[in-house]
Amino acid sequence: MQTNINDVAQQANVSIATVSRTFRHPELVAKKTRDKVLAVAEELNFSISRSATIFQTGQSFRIALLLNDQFASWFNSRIFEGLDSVFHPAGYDLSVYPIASQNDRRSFFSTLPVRRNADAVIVPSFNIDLGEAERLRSTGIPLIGINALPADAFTLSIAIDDKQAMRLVVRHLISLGHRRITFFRVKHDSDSSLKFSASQRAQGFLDECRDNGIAPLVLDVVEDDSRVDQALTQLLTLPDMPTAICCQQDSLAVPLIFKLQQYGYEVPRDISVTGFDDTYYARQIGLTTVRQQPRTMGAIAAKRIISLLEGNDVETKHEVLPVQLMFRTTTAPARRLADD
Amino acid sequence: MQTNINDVAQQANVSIATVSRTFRHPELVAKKTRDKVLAVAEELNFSISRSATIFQTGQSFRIALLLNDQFASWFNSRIFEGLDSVFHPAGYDLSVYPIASQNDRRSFFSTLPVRRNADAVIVPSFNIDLGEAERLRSTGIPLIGINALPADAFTLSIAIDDKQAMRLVVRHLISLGHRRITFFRVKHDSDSSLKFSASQRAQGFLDECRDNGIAPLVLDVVEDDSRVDQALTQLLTLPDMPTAICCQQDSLAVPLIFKLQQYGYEVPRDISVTGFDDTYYARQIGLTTVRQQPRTMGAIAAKRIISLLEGNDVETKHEVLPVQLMFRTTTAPARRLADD
DNA sequence: TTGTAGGCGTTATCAG
DNA sequence: CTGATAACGCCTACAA
Repeated sequence: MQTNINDVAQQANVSIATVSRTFRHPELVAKKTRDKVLAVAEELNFSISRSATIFQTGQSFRIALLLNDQFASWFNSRIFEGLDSVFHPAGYDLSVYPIASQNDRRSFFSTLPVRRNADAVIVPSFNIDLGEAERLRSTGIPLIGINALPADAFTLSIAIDDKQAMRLVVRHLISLGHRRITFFRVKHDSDSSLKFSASQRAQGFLDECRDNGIAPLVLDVVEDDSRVDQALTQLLTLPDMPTAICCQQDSLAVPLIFKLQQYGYEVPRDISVTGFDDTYYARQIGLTTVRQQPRTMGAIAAKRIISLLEGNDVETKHEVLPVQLMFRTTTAPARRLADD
Repeated sequence: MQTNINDVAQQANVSIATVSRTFRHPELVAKKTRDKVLAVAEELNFSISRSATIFQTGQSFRIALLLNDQFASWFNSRIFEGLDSVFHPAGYDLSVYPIASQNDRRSFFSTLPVRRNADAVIVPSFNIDLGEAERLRSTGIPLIGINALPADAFTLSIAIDDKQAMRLVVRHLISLGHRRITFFRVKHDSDSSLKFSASQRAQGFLDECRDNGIAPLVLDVVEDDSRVDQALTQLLTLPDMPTAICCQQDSLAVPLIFKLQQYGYEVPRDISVTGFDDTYYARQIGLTTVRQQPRTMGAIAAKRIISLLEGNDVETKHEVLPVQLMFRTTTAPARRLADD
C-alpha cells in the first residue's frame, strides 16, 4: 500500500493540512515543522499524488496535441519537443491525438474527448473548420494553432508565413537568372487539407512566378518511399530540363540531389536545387533552404498557453515568426543559353 | 461552470450511480435508461472527467519516459510514436522526463518524482545503475528498458542486439574482401554511459575485426554540426585510406557519402560505406545498413506494460528483436591491390 | 436494473 | 503558524 498524506501527518504529529502546506506553500510552515514533515515524508517514501492534486484543483493539467501525420516527422517531433520543454516542468502533460483523416478530425470535434479532460487543444499545421473551432471553444477550452489557418479560429496562434518564405526562395532563384523553375509538391495520401503548410508553399511559388512573368511548373509526387524516383522520372521526361528545382521540403531535395548527381547532373552547375526547413541533412550537404524553427515555435506557444491558463492577458494573440533564407551551395547562377 | 455527474443524474431522473454505469459499464444499464442518460449528457455537454476517474482508481495512468537526448532524434521520436500508439488509446499518457546528464539521472532516481505519479518508468537506450533500479522498483513501479542494460535491472526489457548487428555489417564487408575498415563513432557531449547502443556497436566492430585477424581502426567525431567534416578530415589525413567505412549510424553515413563524392571518391567503387538504423535517407540513397524498427519496439513494450499493469503474467520478460542487414548499393567488393 | 453511501488524497477556508 | 473540516467528481459494494 502506498503511504498517503495521513500516514505522514500521524507520523510527524501534525495535521494533514500542515503536510499539504509543507509541499504546496512551504513558506507558510515553520522551518522546524517543515523539516520534521519532510524527514518523515522521505522516510515513508511519500510524495504528493499528482492525480489527487489535479482532481481537487479541477484543472486537468493535460494538453491535447492533434497530430495529422507521422508523429515522428521532422516538424511534428520538434514541435512536441518545444512544447514539452515548457509544459513538462510546469506540471502539464501532453496527450497526443492522432488525426489521420478528415473523418478522424470530424469525430474528434463531434465527440470532443477532451471536454473537461484537457486544458487546451493544440493544432499544428492543418486547416480547421470554423464551426468546429467554435464548438470546441464554446466549451471553454482554448484552441491554439501552430502554422494553421484561419487565424480567427484560434484563441492563440503562432506561425511562419510559408507562402512568403517560398516566395523568398523563388526570388532568390530568379535573381540568379533562373526562368525555368520546377516546383515539387508532396501529395499526402491523407486528406490534403490536413497539410496546411504544403499548400501554402506551392501557392507562394505560383504567386512569385506569376509576379515575375514566369510560367510556373508544379509537379506532384506521392508521399511514399518512391517519391524521389517519382520526381526524377518526371524531371527526366520533361521536354525541357529546368535550370532550378524548388522542393517543398528538404527531405525531398536532399535525396533528389543525390540522385541527380548519379544521373550525371551536377548541382548547382547544371541545375540548382532548393529545400525548405533547414534540417540536419540540409546543413550537412549545403542545401539552400529556408530555416524555420519548430522547436522554438512550440516553446513559445507553450509559454503563451500557460500564461493564458493562469488567467493573464496574453499580449500577442497571433504571432508570425520570421524565417531565414539559407543561401548555401546548391544554388548558383543559371547557365546562359549560349553555354548550352 | 462545468456540468458534472450530478447535473446529469438530476436532469435524467436517475442516480449518479446509473450515470456512472452508463459510461463505465453500459451493459449493466437498461437500454431505455442508457439512452436517456446519454441524451442528457449530450445536451449538457457532459463527459466523464478523467482526472476524477484516475484519482478514484488510484492508478495514475501516466507513464514516465526518460529521454537521454534530443527528444526529436530518429530513435527517440519513433520509440515515442510506438509507445503512444498503444498507450493513448488505452487511456495512458506519456510524460517525458529529460535526462541529459548523469546528474539528472541521479537526481531523478533520488527524488523519484514519479513515486505515486506514474504507473511505469521506461528507459530507452542507456545504462542503468542496479541500485537505482532497485530503489525505484521497491516503490512498486515497474521499470522497463528499451535497448538498455543490464537486463536484470528491469521488470521488462526489449532490445536489439546492437553488438551482434554491427558484427553482421563487418562480416558483410569482410566477405566482400575488405580488410582496411574504419569505424566512425559519434561521441556525445553528455555522459557516454547515457548512450548505450553507441558503445555496443563500437564493441561489435572491434570484436568482429579481432575474430578475423583484422587490425581495427576506430575514429571519433563529436556530435555537432561539423561531425561529417571531422570524419572527412580524419579520413583524408590517414596514411592509408580504408576500403570500407562503418558508421555508427545512418545520419553520419549519408552526408559522409555525399562529401566523399565531392572529394572525388566514388562510393562504392573507391570505398564502401555502411550505416545503421535504416532511416528514410538511407533508403533513398541506397545505403547498406541495419534495419531496426524502434516504432515496433515501442508498441510491443507498451502492450507488455499494459498487460503487466493489468495484473497479467507477462510471458516474455526480456525480448531481443531481430534486425536485418539491408544490403544495398553503397557496398561492393574491395578493389584488389593490383588495381591500385 | 437501479439507488444509497462511503471513500479515494488533496487543497482551501476558516477558526484558533 | 497550525488544525479541523468541507468540498472536488467519480466508482463500487451493497442493498433494494
